[in-house]
Parts: sequence; structure tokens; C-alpha cells
Amino acid sequence: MPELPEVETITRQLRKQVLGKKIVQAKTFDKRIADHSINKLVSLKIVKVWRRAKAVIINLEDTLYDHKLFLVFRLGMTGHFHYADKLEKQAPQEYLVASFSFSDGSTLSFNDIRRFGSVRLYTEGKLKKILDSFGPEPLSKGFMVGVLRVLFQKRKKANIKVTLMDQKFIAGMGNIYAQEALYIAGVDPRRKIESLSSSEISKLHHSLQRLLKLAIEKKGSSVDNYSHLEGSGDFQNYLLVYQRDVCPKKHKLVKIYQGGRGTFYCPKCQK
DNA sequence: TGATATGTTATCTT
DNA sequence: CAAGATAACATATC
Repeated sequence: MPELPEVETITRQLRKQVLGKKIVQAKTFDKRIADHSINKLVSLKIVKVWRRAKAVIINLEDTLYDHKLFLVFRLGMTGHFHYADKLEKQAPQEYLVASFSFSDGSTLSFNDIRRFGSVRLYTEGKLKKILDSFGPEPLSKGFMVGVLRVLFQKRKKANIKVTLMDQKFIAGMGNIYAQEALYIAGVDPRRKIESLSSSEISKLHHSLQRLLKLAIEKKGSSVDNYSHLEGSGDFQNYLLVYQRDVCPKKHKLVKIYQGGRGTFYCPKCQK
């Protein structure tokens, strides 16, 4: 599923293709998950392509009227982009949610099979409000171990694994990387936050950053039908516990359910 | 055929 | 009242 490393990978590739381009036409095909106002986009220049949490954000500028708008793509489970250099390379029509044509003849489309994703158009104020509701970026310079300690102070009674996946707590972690980080840190996913020792918090902090950085290097994990613009990621080959039978030390893994989500862990390595 | 997969959010419980 | 837990959404795949 697209989590931080996957969305970061997609964002970087998208940036290479569309940064600086001018939108000449935009169309939406699914009212429920794509803002109808997107259809009115014309003659707006893409000035920035970036990621926050699991969202891809495209900054648009109307230079003539000094008008700023923001396209926010959330991939959900199965949202994906399709980029075509030339018009004759048709974008897939199935599950089409939105499509954009640029002044150089290239096109970008967004498709979503399960429709957990969305494409929204926001003003600056509205965008800020949404972004402020997310927790800190785990790979930002400011995300020191002290930041994690302070966050944990506020969630003493909560379950550690479920909390790692909470976007309001830390941005970008999902079911795959929360499990992996806990395994690397040697922490049992059933633990309550208040039970974590100082050194366990340090280990978890370090594990999170190492894991996410490596996963980005490998262009994300391709499980189910995730793929980025240039093919598949490699990190699925490096996953230690997610949907596996044994851990790297050949111990048998256990699967439990937490908040309706599967969690794999090793009773021997994770305490 | 029904169980399984999950990001996000609405709603329920403690 | 708030923190925490859970249900609901959608649908391809096994």
C-alpha cells in the first residue's frame, strides 16, 4: 500500500515529469472522490510538486492574477498515476478519476480501483488547515528523538502499533512500515506507549528513520498492485515481518489483528 | 463463495 | 469531554 516511501517515490517521479508545465485542460470523472471544481482549471502553472504525509501536493499559480491553488492527491489503497508524453499514448480509461492535459501535449491521469483515494482542489488557507492536522514528518530535520518522547507523553494509554499508524501522531506511516519498525526496534506491537523505556523509544526513533530512508532508496514496496511511474519498487524484498512466515532469525512469526489491521510480529525478537 | 487486503474518517465506548 | 477503539467504505484477488 502506498505509505510514505511509496508516495515519496511517486512524488519525485511526478516532479520530473510535470514541474513547470501549464495545465490547459482538466477533467474529473468521479464526483465522489474528485472535486468538480478541478474541471475549471485552465492556464495554471505547476510551480511545486511535493509530499506531506501520504499526500501528493501540486502547487498551482496563475501568474497573471497572482492566484494560488493546490491540488491534493491522496492515493488511498489503490490510487495511481499514469503519465504519457504524447496524446496517442492513451491513459487507461478504467477506474479513471481525473486527467490533466498540459500545453506541451503530455497528459497525466489519476486512476483508483478501490476508490479510497481522492483528488481535491484547495485554497492556501484550507490546505494549511489540513496539513496542520498531520503529525511531524519522520524524516524531517526537526524530528529528533526528543520530539518522539514528547508525542508519546500525550498518548500514554494508547497502543504503540496503532498509534504509529495514526497520521495525527506521525505523518506517513502505514500498516507495513509500522510493523517493520517495531520489529527492528525489538518492540512487541501489543505494548502500551507508557510501558516503553527510554532506550526503547530511542531504538524506535532510529528504526523508523533508517527503515523509511532505505525504503525510499528502494523506491518503495510493491505489494498488491502498487507501482510508481517507472515500474515497481524493490523494498518488498527487504520486508522482515510483513506477510512473512519467519523473521530473519528464522523464528516463526505470529499474526494478530489490531484495529481491524493485520500485525505480524516475532514473539522471540520483540518484547 | 466468503475471507482478506488497507487509508481514512465517522461513530461508538470507556 | 476526551482519549481510545472500532466500524464502514470499495472491490480485486485467492
